[in-house]
Amino acid sequence: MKTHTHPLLQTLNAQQQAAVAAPDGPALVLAGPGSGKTRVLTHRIAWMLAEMRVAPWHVLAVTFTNKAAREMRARLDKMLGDDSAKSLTIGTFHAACARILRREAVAAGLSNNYLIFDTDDQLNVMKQVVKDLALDDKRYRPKSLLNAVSAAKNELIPPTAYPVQTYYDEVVARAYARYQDTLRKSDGLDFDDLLMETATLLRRDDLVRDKYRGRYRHLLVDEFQDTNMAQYVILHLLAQEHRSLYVVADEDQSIYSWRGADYRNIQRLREDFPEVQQHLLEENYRSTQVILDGAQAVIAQNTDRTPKHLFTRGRGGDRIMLHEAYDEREEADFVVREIMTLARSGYAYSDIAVMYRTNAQSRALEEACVRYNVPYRLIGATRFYARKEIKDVLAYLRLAQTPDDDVSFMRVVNVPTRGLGARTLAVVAEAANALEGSRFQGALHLLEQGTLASRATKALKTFVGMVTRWQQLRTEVSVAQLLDAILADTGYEGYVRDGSDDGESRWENIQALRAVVAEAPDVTLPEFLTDVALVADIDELSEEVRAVTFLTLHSAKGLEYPVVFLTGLEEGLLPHSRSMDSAQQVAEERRLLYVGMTRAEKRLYLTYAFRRGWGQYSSSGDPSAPSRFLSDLPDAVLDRPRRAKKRSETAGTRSWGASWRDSAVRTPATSSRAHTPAPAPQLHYRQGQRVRHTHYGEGIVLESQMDGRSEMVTVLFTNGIGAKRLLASMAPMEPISAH
DNA sequence: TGACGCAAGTTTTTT
DNA sequence: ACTTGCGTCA
Repeated sequence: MKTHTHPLLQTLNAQQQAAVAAPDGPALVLAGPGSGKTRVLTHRIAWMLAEMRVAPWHVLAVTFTNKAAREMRARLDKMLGDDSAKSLTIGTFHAACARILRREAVAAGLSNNYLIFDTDDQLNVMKQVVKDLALDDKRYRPKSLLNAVSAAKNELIPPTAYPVQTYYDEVVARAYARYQDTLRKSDGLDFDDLLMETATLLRRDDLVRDKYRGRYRHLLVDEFQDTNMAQYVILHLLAQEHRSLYVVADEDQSIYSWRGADYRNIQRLREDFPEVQQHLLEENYRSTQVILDGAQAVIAQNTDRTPKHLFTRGRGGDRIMLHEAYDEREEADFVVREIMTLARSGYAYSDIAVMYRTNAQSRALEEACVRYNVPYRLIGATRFYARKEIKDVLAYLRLAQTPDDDVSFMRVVNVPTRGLGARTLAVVAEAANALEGSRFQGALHLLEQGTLASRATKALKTFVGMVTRWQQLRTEVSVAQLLDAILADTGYEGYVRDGSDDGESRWENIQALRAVVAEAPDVTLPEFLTDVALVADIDELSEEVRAVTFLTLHSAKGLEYPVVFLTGLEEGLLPHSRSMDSAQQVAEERRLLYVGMTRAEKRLYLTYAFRRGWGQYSSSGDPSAPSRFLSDLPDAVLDRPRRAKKRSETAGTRSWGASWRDSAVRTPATSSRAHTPAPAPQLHYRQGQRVRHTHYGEGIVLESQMDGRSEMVTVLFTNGIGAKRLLASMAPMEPISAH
């Protein structure tokens, strides 16, 4: 039997084989967590090339992140052995659409050098719109207007068709129209536009549609449950003829409905492609039986899902550790101490991940890591391309390409300060409005007229002159050289490097950007700007770090770790208080927990705190109840070290919620003292004290304790250096505050 | 133009 | 509680 198995299928289980070797035509692969869906996807592509005689350039595979795309391409590269992987189109929806629009700019009614506006730019545009329309920015907050606009775009609703039921809708419709206008005047598209414009183009233009149907005859989609309406329409339009649409989905991992993802697309697919072949992947290769049982127990409570029978060969396993902490500090303490124990027993720090619902929760964990000297890395904190200095430099580059980009113009027209204050800029804006043109055009006009005050004229001339020069330069030199010219012209280096360490690190960031540019000497400016906009992070792939990973439940999707800690399992946090209004939202919160639990391979910890310092943004005292989801976990999979195992009442939130009050042993005071021993009198430094170090600058003492006969002090330096453990008697450091 | 003080907003995130 | 953004004042 086995001897007849095709080499490509040999390492796969029966369900995977069936999915990989499925006949041509629409296919829906419903894959549980850890069931090898990425493997199936890559093997399917290899299968199509080898067995179905599909040419690689007819294949389009879409993923949701660049990282996923990169990984898929790398795997295929290895698997195929030749360079046919190079001819495959693998990328995010947005990247694929950006390429199509660039190529079909004329048909789409766009410029082929359009800029992509990120969230930050969008907000700037919308703020301007609110001002232009003289709206009250309290009642109509730019952010919520943008949400409405984004939702409309996801549903392919143009401004003219925006449904108006209430007065608020009416305002949204006006803001939407104006926003779109403003955006296009700057030759910009936002992320949603990339999808919407592509969908409408394919829908409207038969020629273009046929062209891409012919080009991308075989479509594959990862994380299909996260597609939105616009994405579905694109797929539908492209796949209608050849009907080779292969999608992988897991309804139970749908956690992005708040940004337009619609898992009902699975149902739509079944309706639009009634001949669709369905495959299940139910064998889990990741987790132990216990972890899988726990996760299943949680997700089973959701209705409106296809029940799956997930199983694993890994029998048994350690029970899921449940820990009730007194507060967030003690929770973090528990987690980090446990991590140290695990590290001593042979786990690498990189085997361990700590997950939470909100980013704010990372703080206590970081502090604990610093206290115990445990290395960690934080995922998704500040993104490289969102940094001020990077956005500034990118704004110059954008102006070199598109001087009419008002957002970039306003961003850097007076950076570094060159005497162009609010007054002058108001005149420029006025001139632009009169011309019905951009700020840049307005500025040009003013300079021609010579009506400005001489000081303002001089400053404006300098700026306009620079931009004009760059505009010329960009056609002659590489992006790297252009960047150098910009930095020299603006004196940006002197502006950022103000002598502070913060300034140094900002300059380093610019150097990093410079390095990225220099690495690809053939990339043109429009290409570079597109890449930058579509890539979240410069060092997305700094993996293999010897550190514990901290990340939100959302960013954990698709990852796996031998050990996982899920923290803050409390009512109000998970489910989040902002998601408790509707059953649908609570169901999504439950899926979030499910995603988190199923990231774990060997050991899973669930923790919650009796009270959380910043409670409901208000007073620091309200006790929090354990998450309702915890009561769905059967006792058989749980290990509760701090609590008696017997529970007479039926399992439920209530009975656990009272535990701290029941025992009444630990008052807040005793508890916190237990973790911060009163400093012994001979210590030179105290927790919370501000200090100045001759090399590292200013910082704050996180901990100071006697280690043998010497005082070890842990200081968190404020200027990006991070935490250091220092020997008090040796360090060139002084207290600068008394307490 | 820069520093300071007050108010308001705090889920999740890719592209 | 805490950050962040905006407006005012010097």
